[in-house]
Amino acid sequence: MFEGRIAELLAKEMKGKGISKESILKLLEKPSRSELGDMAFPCFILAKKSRKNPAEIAKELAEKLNKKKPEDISKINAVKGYVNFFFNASLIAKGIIKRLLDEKDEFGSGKTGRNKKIVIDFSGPNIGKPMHIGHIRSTILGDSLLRIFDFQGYNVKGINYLGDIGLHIGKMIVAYELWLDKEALKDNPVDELLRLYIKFCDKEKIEYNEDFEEELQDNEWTNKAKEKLRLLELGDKKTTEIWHEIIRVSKEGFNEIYKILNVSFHEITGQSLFSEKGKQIIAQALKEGKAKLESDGAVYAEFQDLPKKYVLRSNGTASYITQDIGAAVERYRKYKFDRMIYVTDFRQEMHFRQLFALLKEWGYDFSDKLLHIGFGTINFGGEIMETRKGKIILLNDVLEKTIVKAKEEIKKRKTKGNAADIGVGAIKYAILKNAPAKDVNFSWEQALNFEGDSGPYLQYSHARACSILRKTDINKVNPKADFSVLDNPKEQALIKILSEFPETCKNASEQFSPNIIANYAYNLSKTFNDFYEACPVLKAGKEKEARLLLVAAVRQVLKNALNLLGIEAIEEM
RNA sequence: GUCCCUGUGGCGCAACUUGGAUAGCGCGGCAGCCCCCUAAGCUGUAGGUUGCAGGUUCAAAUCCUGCCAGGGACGCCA
Repeated sequence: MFEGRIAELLAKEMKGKGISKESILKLLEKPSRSELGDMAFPCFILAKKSRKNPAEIAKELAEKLNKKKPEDISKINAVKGYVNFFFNASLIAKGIIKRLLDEKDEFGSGKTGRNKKIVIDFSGPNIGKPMHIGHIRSTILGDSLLRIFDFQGYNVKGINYLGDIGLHIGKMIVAYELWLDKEALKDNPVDELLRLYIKFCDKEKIEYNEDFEEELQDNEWTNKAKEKLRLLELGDKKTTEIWHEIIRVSKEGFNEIYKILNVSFHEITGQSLFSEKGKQIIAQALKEGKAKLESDGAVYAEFQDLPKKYVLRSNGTASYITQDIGAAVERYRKYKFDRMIYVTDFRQEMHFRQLFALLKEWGYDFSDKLLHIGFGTINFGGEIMETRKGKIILLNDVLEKTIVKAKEEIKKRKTKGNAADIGVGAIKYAILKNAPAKDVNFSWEQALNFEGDSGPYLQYSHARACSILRKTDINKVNPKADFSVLDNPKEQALIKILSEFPETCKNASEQFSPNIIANYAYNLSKTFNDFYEACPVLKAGKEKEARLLLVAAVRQVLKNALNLLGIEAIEEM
């Protein structure tokens, strides 16, 4: 809002010098340090045009502008070729506080998504296998994106697309029939399924892999699994029953984790549901000559600049992409979305590029609305050995360990607070603060450190704001308090960062980057901690009312930001 | 080989979309602060030729080209 007015001021002043308001707007920037001002106009480009020293130009401009500055700009000065503008912080504070009191939980929200629908496909664990640390990124990232788009006014639909079919299911069924311990399944279903799975892998003499299956040729055990899978596709009654049982037990395990993580979906479906639809679409494409037939009966698609992709096996069974084709078409029919985002590991990028290209070539124009957000790997360094199952880090173990640590911290500090909220907050923040494309280096030391740049630090800041507000009756404070008494740099910094929240939310949605919100929340917390360290609130004199309102504003904005990250805003800890 | 991603103090990150002033922050190290709204906090200090080399520009961590390093994809696996 200020940019436009400042650009206008400058444009008026420099009339006839061949520089438009629009180009000024583009040049305006935020100074690198807040002491320099709130907005800056670099004069270097003018220096070139008029062949004058930029410092001189800036000085002249500042002098002239100072004479006609409006009341919401408190100071204009020139430094090293920049014209720096200082906003009237008390007016900004007044505006922000008013908006905050009006909008509350809605403060920071936007309207860019009005009348638009967005579908987000995330989490997607494999039936029969436990969720491991790698799944958490899709789950947490997808959930946060959902919240961020919701905040921008989009109609959002979260879909959990379960891996309920494939070779791993065949393996699971074989193991289930041979070695199931019914008691163990009752007591600890997730562990029992994992035990069965690992036992099967031992027989096959391959290593357990949480994401995909090695298809061994002529391996006795692999063949047994393939046979089960075939029986399942034929609709064999007993096999189907076991399959359903495995799905039921697995889902229960997932639901426990989703409950702890506070993540929910609008739709939960299995891949198996879309095999038939996918096959129909492929048959149609074949008929139209858009898909090609291999001599052995396999079907594939070819592209200009991508490797060819098999979409149907020679034995006629569906593969991963067959189901993805079916699912995409079905979802578009069902939701008529403006955008659909797949949140998966970046290693699937080629798969999605092929999927999107293929749909487009086959005449499904909605493929332009599809987007793959690929995120980096979570690395464990040398810490893999610490878990009880060897090479896998189970999500359950991570959550458990972090929550235990949170309990210890609470005990040590003799404070209150929900250990689960703190532990989960720590994990979520540790993952979300990284830009999606980056790998995350997981270390227990860092995950369990609740100090500094961490989830609990944000929660603590929120709790401190709540604590101050608890000791007074904020409703009795006049919202039109005199903000001009807030002249401390720490106060001004706080006002400024509060005012940046709406823009930050919009940015995060445009860039599909929850880490932008995470960074903002951290900076806000840091600024707030600096502030209350330097400025007493309850014991303040004439500043008390204005400071209390600032604290209330921090509480609200931090709460809203944490909500976008899916992190609980704790009131006392 | 082709394509994709990443490279910023010992470690973990930010700033790159939209080029701008002295490259911010956390952990760890060292030195401090609980008479005082919660010490999960705060202050000070040491630590950097932003992987390398060119180019564009008044100005490059940011844009372009090439190279180097790490990771990944290129299955009738998912």
